Amino acid sequence: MNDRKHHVIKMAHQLFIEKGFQATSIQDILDYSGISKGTFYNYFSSKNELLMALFKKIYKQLEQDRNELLVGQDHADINIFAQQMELNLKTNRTNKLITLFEEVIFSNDPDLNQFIKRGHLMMLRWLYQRFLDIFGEEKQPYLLDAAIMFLGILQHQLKYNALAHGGNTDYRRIVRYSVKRIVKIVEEVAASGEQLLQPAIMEQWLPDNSNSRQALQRKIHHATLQLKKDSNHHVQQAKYNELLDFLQDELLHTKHPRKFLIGSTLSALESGKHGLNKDHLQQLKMLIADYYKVLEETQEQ
Amino acid sequence: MNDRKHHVIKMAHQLFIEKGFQATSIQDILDYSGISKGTFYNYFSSKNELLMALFKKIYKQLEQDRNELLVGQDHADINIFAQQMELNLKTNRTNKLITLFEEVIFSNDPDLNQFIKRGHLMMLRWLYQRFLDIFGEEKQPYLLDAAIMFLGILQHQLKYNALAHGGNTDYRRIVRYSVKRIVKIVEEVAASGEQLLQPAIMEQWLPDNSNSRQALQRKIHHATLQLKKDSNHHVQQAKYNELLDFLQDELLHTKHPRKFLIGSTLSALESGKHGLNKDHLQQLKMLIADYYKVLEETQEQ
DNA sequence: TAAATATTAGACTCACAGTCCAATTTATTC
DNA sequence: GAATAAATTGGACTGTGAGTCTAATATTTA
Repeated sequence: MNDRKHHVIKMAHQLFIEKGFQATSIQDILDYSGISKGTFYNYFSSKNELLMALFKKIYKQLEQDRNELLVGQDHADINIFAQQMELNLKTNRTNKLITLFEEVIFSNDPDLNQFIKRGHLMMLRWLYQRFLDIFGEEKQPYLLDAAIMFLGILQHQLKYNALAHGGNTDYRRIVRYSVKRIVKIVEEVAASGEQLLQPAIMEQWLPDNSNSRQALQRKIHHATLQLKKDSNHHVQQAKYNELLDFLQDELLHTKHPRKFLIGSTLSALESGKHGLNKDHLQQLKMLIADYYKVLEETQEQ
Repeated sequence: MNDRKHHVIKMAHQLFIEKGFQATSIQDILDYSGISKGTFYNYFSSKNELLMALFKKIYKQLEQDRNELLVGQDHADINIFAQQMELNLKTNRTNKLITLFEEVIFSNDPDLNQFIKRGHLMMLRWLYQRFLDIFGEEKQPYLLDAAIMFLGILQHQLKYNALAHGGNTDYRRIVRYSVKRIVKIVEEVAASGEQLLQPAIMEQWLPDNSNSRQALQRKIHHATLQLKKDSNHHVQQAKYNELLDFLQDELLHTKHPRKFLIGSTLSALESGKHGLNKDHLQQLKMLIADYYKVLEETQEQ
């Protein structure tokens, strides 16, 4: 995507924040970003498409920031999760995302509707997977329901708290409150055994695309965890852990992971007699190769 | 409101259900309902205003049906509440209300926005008051939060269950599920003492208008309850209860309560030596007078 | 430098909301 | 039942904004 196009998106975003999406005409965008109508329609086939490009851009950033919070942290730590949610809300606020979303929550444009639905589902899946990290596999059957309820509680509380407190809503407080509730709900619902939706349905909603960037990141994370376990009580455990941490950090939280560093780290892990489990290490290497492939494909666009 | 106007609303509603609100042009409505543009703008100042009239009509009906479910029932019975919620959802479905709402959840028309916001708040207040009936005064500080969370859980579960099951979503099941959750949540949140919003804030949101029809209905209900308590162990308790039940039914659940019946019932209650508490009876009579005033005002429109 | 490509400005079409008004129909009053 | 008042009609007219198209101009690439 070229610079000019980016610039248009940026300017349009400013206008959307100022006067709302619907109230901003294409002419406004042309004037404000200094391009001609012809160029605009060369970039985007409609205002809706511009909006989608904007959403994509913001969410890409959000996903990255959100993952950074997980670096070297315990994925099961619910406080990290709470921080991620807060980040989410902050992004929403600074970008006026909620309002923008609401303005187009139902439009006549099937593409846009599809896009938004997909966005919601991706959020839901992310929540579900984080809940798996946090509550563990044994709660799995209840975690899609829980993700749905969590979203409902959080969003409704946000809405009415914003109504009560205006711009200075205490996000932190609302997130903590909602998290506490959902913890109890998961407990309770697991005890009662009631379920509304089976998590498996998500694969129908979002065809898994098991080689997606996200999926690979998860797999790499788990492979690393496995290797760390393998090295337990090993004489060089500390060294291995350090190497593995570095590997993960460089891979998952850098825009352009440096291949040579990854390569040398991997050889370091392979060296040493009585080293790590060969199969597991091999698996990790293959995942990393796949990950590179995906990265390159994404970069091309 | 004249018949013709009603007819237009009805035809427009059909069009909205078929092709959606936004996709229906005013010209469509004119053609379909066989009136001229001039007349349309004589009735409504815009398509939005027509929509508001439609919402009002539907909700008036809903409120009535909803109240009928309470006739002679224990207000604290949570099953009645569940039935009311189911009714709510059924109305939503047959009228495609949810979709209609979503289409205009954020518009450029401040009037419409205001109207919708008010609708949401009225729903919330109703829920809160029902929760007061059900969970009792001692849980009061947590019941606004609970109403918000209940709405969030229910609406989100509905949304994703509809996605999973299409048109044949089992409303009953989802309502029961959500009700069970909220019961536990209220328990838990009361135990922990955590509160986000104080119920008092609702008076800022919806200036109370303490003589509104709804408010009076509640007061009458409570006054009747009080009188029933007074007559406890009284020799004629059964007769008094019957009279009071009749009074309430005729007053609150009939379109045009028959004054002479109310009058004679009241005298019957007043007669009998060692009768009911005079003050409480007097209070009820005044409430009934107020109620009549409001009814007449409403009728005029 | 020539050819390919991107960009421009603005005229044009189309659809729809909303205004206005003179002519006609329908309802009300005496 | 005639006179008056009120409601309704139909269509012309204005305005706005989306989206198309094109000939002219500028920029990039080979």
